[in-house]
Amino acid sequence: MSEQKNVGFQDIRDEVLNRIQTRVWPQGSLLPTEIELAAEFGCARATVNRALRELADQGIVTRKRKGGTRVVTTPVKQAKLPITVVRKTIEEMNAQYRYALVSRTVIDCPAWLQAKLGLPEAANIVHLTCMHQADNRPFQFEERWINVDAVPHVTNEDFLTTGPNEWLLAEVPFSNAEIAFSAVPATGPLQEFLSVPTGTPLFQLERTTWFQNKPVTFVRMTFHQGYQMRTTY
Amino acid sequence: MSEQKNVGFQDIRDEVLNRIQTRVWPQGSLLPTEIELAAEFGCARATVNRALRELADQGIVTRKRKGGTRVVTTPVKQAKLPITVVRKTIEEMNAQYRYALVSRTVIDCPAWLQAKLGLPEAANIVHLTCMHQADNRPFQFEERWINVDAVPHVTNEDFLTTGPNEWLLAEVPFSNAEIAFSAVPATGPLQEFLSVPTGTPLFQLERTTWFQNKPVTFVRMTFHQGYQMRTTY
DNA sequence: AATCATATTATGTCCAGAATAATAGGGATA
DNA sequence: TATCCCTATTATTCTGGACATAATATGATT
Repeated sequence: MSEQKNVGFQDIRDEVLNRIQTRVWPQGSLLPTEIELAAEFGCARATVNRALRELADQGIVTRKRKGGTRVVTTPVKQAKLPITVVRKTIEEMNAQYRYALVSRTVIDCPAWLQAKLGLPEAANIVHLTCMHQADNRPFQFEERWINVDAVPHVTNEDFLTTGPNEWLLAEVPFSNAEIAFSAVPATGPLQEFLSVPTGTPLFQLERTTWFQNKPVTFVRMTFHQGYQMRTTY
Repeated sequence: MSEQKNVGFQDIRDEVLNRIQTRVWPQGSLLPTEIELAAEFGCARATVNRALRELADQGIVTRKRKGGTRVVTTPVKQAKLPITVVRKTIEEMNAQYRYALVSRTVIDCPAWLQAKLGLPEAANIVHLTCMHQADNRPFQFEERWINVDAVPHVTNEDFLTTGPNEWLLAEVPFSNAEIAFSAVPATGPLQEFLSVPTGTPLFQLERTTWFQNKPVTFVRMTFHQGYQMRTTY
């Protein structure tokens, strides 16, 4: 009987990956051509192509026309960390989320921010500070600057019940961003709002966001003492 | 004359993305079917499929059989941060890289590490501490534990000239990992090797690595004062 | 020896057709 | 009303073919 099981592109992808991991095809070596692999697996070349393209997307192999498909020598792993709103982070911990607006002012864009956003001239900025609490304990202190020019009706929003985080995500859903992580000492409002002694090491995330090459917002999020940001690859 | 330019899948992807960004197809709405889109763009359905699949991979839309293709309501951005060896990080800054082994011992696996790696029983561990310098200034202090069972000939390696980072990458190139970022105070060897006062906030990266479900290594990398890890999305 | 044109080759992209799998929605049934 | 089942719809995947494109190798010319 022995039914010939049809191979899918996933089977091919997995088998090729396996051969790479077990050094059948060692690092830096050239794989057989798509035609040869298609013959071996008994499928169309397009199927092999699909499989190899996925491996190329993952950075396992590199492909060049005429050059063939090659196992990369030093794979560059990419840790993917999902950027989500604080509320969800807290809710996923099964903790009670609470948001509070601390201050809201409209200001002229300070010089340092103008440089950071790449703004050619002075602009109106909505400046916000807010607190996010988990089970009534400080979780994250957020300081945010929003470019009024990019999101005009931000001036109508009071941010009393919804954080700027979520508001902007709904308003400007598809944007680009630059992110920087660092460790900073607790000073001024940080130590106050996060209830820690002066100088306590705190995890901080700064993010500048653009939409269609127009600067939208800069945010500085500082987390409670001992916070760990986790991910896998 | 007006030559009809052939549309590629990239054109379709870009056009669809554009319509989503400009709210022609607002968040949560249902896109036309592949057949309809193929008719509109004058191409085969496979081409539309390729385009939509890419958008789905990017998390812009979700696709379900029968359910159709839908614009996601709250796009979950994924910041991709390339994990590379310290040497390359430093060399990309056009700084001189210098590596030094601080200590190397073979120990029985301590209980906390056994738990972290999920090891069922006691095991041999190679414990290393090393320093990475950029232009003769402290850059990163690395403390590493390697599971001898997973990489037996680690016992033959003295790590005098090559860091365990690079050695392992060549040895176990395709692995999975869990990563945690945090801010810690400088204490003990940290303040000493990184030349900072006690309690200075330092950026720290912890990583546990598996290969084929076998724990390989745990590493704690602590960076110099003021270090920022950067990425985009 | 150096340069240029040409042929070769492997991947990239596309097409039209078909079979498959999941599921939403409607209708029949309890 | 609630539950189950059928069916139409839609995305998913594969096929086998075709042409396009980029990089390399080869050969001819200078």
